[in-house]
Amino acid sequence: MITLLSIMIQNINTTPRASRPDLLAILEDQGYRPTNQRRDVVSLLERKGEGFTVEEVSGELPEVGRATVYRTIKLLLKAGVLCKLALPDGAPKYIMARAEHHHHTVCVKCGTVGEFRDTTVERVLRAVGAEIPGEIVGHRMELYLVCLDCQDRPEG
Amino acid sequence: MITLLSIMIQNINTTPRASRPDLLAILEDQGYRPTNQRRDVVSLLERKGEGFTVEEVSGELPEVGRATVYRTIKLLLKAGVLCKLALPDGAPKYIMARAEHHHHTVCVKCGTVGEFRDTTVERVLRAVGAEIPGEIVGHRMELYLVCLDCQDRPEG
DNA sequence: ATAGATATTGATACAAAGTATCATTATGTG
DNA sequence: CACATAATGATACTTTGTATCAATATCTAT
Repeated sequence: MITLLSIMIQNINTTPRASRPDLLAILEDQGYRPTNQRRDVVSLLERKGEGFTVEEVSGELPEVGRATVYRTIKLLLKAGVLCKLALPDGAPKYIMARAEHHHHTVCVKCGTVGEFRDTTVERVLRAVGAEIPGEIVGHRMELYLVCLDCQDRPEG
Repeated sequence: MITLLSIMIQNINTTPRASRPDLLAILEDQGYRPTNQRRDVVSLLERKGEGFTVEEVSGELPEVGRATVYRTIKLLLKAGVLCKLALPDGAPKYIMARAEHHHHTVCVKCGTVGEFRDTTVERVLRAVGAEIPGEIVGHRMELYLVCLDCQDRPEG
């Protein structure tokens, strides 16, 4: 009954990507000026392996104004080098994007973000999109789970 | 944390029910008292065909306190008779749940919410979940599109 | 029906995640 | 260097809720 071919999952719950992009260069390519504040923000993000919130980043960069941190992260989102995802209650979380199209897992206990890629998911999304009136312009998908660490450490 | 988990699980396993649900009775079955305020809120929601925001509902019910509207909608979410979904920017929107497990489409121009159901999506999600370390407890998925009406009425 | 227990309400304050304003400062260009 | 423009930061404001808590409504047992 279940005839799933080519399930392919990569880098589950692993974060370090081989080649980090030069985020500041990406911003410059889009015509934005390389300011010290942007340097500070992207430098911090480039070292972040895990998901993060803007307030967290802002707290770690007291020398950069809160609004500027939000602004810089918004630019990176638009540039597609950051992903914004949502916890079950809708609380936002950010993580560096990978090159390939992928989706995220979020542990509902500890908030750790992982990623997975499944070509079948993409094919199904395209197939469903073809059945639906209107032009699909995007989608959102997150899997919520209890990670192995949190299973080992029951009851919080 | 625990509350989040509860909301989410209810959203996943939407309870099948009659086409015209008596929301107040559902709340009573769960041990909640049938107050006039709850009557007002569910009565309004039962007449809502489209997606809505809580502030919108609250605005239409000036005789019910804002906090109570939020509280009632939260109860309905937990009961699984409402779905909470997110626009591309994360802005929340609510809509009455259908009996079957389904997902939503949102027009990025006019905000109109639609729904679709595709068993392949469910199978893929289960299959992917089986490959991922940790116990899947829920997911979120929304398709963003430009609806036919908004395509006909290009650029505003 | 009444008393007492418990649930619910509403006003208010507060919180989290941003955005708008705008005077000041930094950056790029000729 | 001068000037135009972009960016910043402080602040206020917005949205989407949640926490508090005294007052009120509802339920239960007599």
